[in-house]
Amino acid sequence: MDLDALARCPVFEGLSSAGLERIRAEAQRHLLEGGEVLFAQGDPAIHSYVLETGRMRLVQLHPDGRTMIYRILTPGEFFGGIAALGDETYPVSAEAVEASVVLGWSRETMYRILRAHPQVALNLLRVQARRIQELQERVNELAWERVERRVARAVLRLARHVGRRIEEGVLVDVPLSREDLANLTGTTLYTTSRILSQWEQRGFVRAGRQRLVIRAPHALVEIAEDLSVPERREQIEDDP
Amino acid sequence: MDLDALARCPVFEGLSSAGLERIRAEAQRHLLEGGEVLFAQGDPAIHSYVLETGRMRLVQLHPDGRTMIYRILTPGEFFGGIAALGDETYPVSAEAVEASVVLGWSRETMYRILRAHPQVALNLLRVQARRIQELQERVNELAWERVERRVARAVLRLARHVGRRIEEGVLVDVPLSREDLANLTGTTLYTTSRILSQWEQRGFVRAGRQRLVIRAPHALVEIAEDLSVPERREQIEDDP
DNA sequence: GTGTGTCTTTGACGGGGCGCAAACCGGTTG
DNA sequence: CAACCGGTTTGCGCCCCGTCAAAGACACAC
Repeated sequence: MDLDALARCPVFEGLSSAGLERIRAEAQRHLLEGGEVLFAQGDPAIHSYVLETGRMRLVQLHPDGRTMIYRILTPGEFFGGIAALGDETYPVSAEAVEASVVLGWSRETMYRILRAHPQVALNLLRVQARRIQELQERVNELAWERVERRVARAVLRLARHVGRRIEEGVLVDVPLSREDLANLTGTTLYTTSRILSQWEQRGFVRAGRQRLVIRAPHALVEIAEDLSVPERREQIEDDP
Repeated sequence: MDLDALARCPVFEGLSSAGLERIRAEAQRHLLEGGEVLFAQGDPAIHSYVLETGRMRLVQLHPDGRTMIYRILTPGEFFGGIAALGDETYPVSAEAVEASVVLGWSRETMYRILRAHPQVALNLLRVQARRIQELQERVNELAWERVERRVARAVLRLARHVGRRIEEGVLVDVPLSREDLANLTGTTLYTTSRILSQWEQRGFVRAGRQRLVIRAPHALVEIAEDLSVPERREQIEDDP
């Protein structure tokens, strides 16, 4: 946790510590308070960032007022660069959910780094590839899966990403309202509230105000994946 | 159309023709018949490809038998490389919808090319960035938009991508069943059939068997974007 | 303590769109 | 010509889940 965020960032993996230091020296450090917006959707995409400390989120606003949460960022994560190296405006907004510190590089600096360290370009390609796969998975979910399963998946992802073990189970260590959960899964706060109530009744989670503890991860996994498979029998009869 | 597919591919933009030729020389050429599968989801991702002639599609299968069509490929498009450079298996399958020719490079060759031509790596980053944005747009649509609008969007994208002007309007120049359209938009063939029938009645399109002609693009745009905006009035009253 | 605002819960209602079934093409094969 | 097969259309019923309304719970300020 106290490790250097830059060194942990997969984008800068494989660099000598000297190279890393040079890159760090070129960065601008920004301090953000909780709720502050680092860049807004539609802004000219000039900077790439790495989150050093804190928690941020990337959100996209839909014309009709809906919001989609794309990623929740933890220290060491690279963001903004996808737009900064490609198109000319950010497709998402980046906001701090708590006091945070980011390192930023201008587009020109970033290009210079990429040319000086081909390894960084390859790393970035790999990181982007991973992100594309995640997005494809999400598209698939949204297209074909029921809400409860999508919510279960989102919660499990959160647990993996920002989960923290406590006596009671795994705490999702980021403030997370019902609406946030809805905006992660493409549903409404009413539906997520209902789902969480139900899960709580069954003892799978403990849900408080902006707070979520997973007590029975296996139960959620069972909802998230299709582990019932009751109608295999017929096929056995059909086969021979 | 008869231009060299490799030269048109954004990934290899900015290379000298000598460099291009060297890259072409390292490629393996594959001939595919319609319906043939070049690689299947889950296969170890070894090769990157550029489509030279024909039409292909990238599809992803969902455990419960549903299918999602991710992209329809036209000559000059790069594919497979995102997985080949990142993770170790393809997340999608690539199948030819008609007789096609592809150029392929092994992972090692591709890495060699990337190192020899840093420009290619930058190009690839840009291409991936674009793809990420497209996927984000799609996630947003699936999360918040009604089926008819999603279908309208998909059709307009197809028109832009593989549209061909004919006397009657714009022909979507790829065999496209109702089910395909459903698998592009996350709905069912029944619903897409109903929507197309309705559009046909209103004179927006002419839909045949695996065939679609757009006669009134503006009408579809009106469905795809929200151009009604009837309740602005209130806000004017509220403002002062 | 009381008040206030935000987040959450729950009920009631309605509709969009999915699922199934069955009929209907239109092109291909024999 | 008839038979067939894959794609398409259409009706019908149902149910998930979005929407609205209202009350409840919790945190914080004063």
